[in-house]
Amino acid sequence: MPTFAPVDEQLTYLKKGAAEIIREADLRAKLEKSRATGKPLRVKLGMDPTAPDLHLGHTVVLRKLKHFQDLGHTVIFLIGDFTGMIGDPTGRSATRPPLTREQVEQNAETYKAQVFKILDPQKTVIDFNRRWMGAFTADDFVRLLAKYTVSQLLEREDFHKRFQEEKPISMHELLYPLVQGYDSVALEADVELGGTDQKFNLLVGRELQRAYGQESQVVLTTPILEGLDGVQKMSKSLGNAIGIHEPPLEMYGKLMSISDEMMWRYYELLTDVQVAEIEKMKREAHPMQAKKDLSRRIVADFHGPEAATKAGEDWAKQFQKDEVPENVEEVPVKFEDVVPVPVSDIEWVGDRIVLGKYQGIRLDRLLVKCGLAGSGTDASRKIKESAVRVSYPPDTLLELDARSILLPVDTLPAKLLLRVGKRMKIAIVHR
RNA sequence: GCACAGGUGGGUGAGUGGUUAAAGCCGACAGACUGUAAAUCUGUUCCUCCUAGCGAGGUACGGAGGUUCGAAUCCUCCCCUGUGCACCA
Repeated sequence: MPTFAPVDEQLTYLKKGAAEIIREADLRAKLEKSRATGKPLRVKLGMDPTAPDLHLGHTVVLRKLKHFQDLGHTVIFLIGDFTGMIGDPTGRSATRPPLTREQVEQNAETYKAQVFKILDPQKTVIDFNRRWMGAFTADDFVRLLAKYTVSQLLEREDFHKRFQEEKPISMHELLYPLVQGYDSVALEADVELGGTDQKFNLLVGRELQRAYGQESQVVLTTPILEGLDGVQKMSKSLGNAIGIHEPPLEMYGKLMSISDEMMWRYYELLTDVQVAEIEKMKREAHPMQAKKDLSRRIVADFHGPEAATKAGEDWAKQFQKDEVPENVEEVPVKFEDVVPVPVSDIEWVGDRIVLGKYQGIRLDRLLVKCGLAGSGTDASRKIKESAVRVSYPPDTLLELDARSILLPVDTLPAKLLLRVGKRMKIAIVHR
């Protein structure tokens, strides 16, 4: 029979970084019961399989799940392959295309790989809600729907707001909370985790469990992490996210770009640094140093300590000293994609190019090929703004005429370091 | 089904026949300044082409047609959203 830590100890651990616990007394009771009987709690976290690319925002709640796991409870990671068809109402409510079975399976695999960066694979139960929802009959559905009322659903702020503003609400969106709630019934969850934005859905689980004659689950919400802009929630579609798969330097750089204010929130939600210690740093540490420390810690979580240290060094080079870090992404570019004249018009003497009056290659096209500009027009605009610098690595800075489009390159392959602001890429122009 | 109100660039939101790629704001990008940032100031913000110019073309205001020398702006049809009615039958 497994032994659990004293209830108070568990509670303290679990409360750290939680936004809200509904209700704390219930959680205490459940913990006490589990300790007395030696039965671990069943803790559920559901995730939509539509966006399998996890970012740091997702890790906040995963870390909390991990805490339960650390305490010896049963952790169920539920992949909402059925609910994924619905798409959680977001207010923007772009209807999501239904996923195919292959996509779901593929996403599930991606999920596992990412989630296990935080959770212990040995101790984690993975489940899919299609397991029971797929077997649902129309009768079952009617029975489920009968257990909830329209006005109950409209209590949800998002629905309520849209209803008030006379914006569309599709029927299937109303189903989402019910299905998610039913998952808790099917899994007999003791606790369900989620972001604060999930509060309503999580509470529906409580109601439905009661309606199906079960004890209501405890709901524990975690704060929603703001993204790089410090205002809106971190989300890939808003472009303010840090993905957990991003390369170390990129991750580090993005973390460094958050505001000082946000930094403390990240400390709180993304590291295991104790609250007291954070307070101390706020008072004593130089914000710059504190932020570097934060970035290093987080990068280390996903890439290991060495990579993190390296990223720190590279970052300092690139952003503080305006130097070039060691591993800049290199992009091979075909010469013929960036010449100003038809390839057939070019004369070659070995690897040297004889271009006649067309000396060089097109910088605007090069920028597009390297992903430093969105379009040709965009690229030439950037050049005109003199936001672009070009050099032959490692150190020769090529002085560009403010509006020069042509780069004098006469030997291939040519390695060119391109910079637009702080972003840089190395283009390797080859035949 | 009928009636009414709406559908504008990444987001808001002006514009109601003609100096217009479409005000303002936000966002985004770049420059200056800094401790990376934030704040502030400045510039940019549809695409293509080149001779790179305050150049030339092409697309764009839900969709398709039409009226007009000229339409985001007027007309017709269609699509989408919301609201009201559809009670006694």
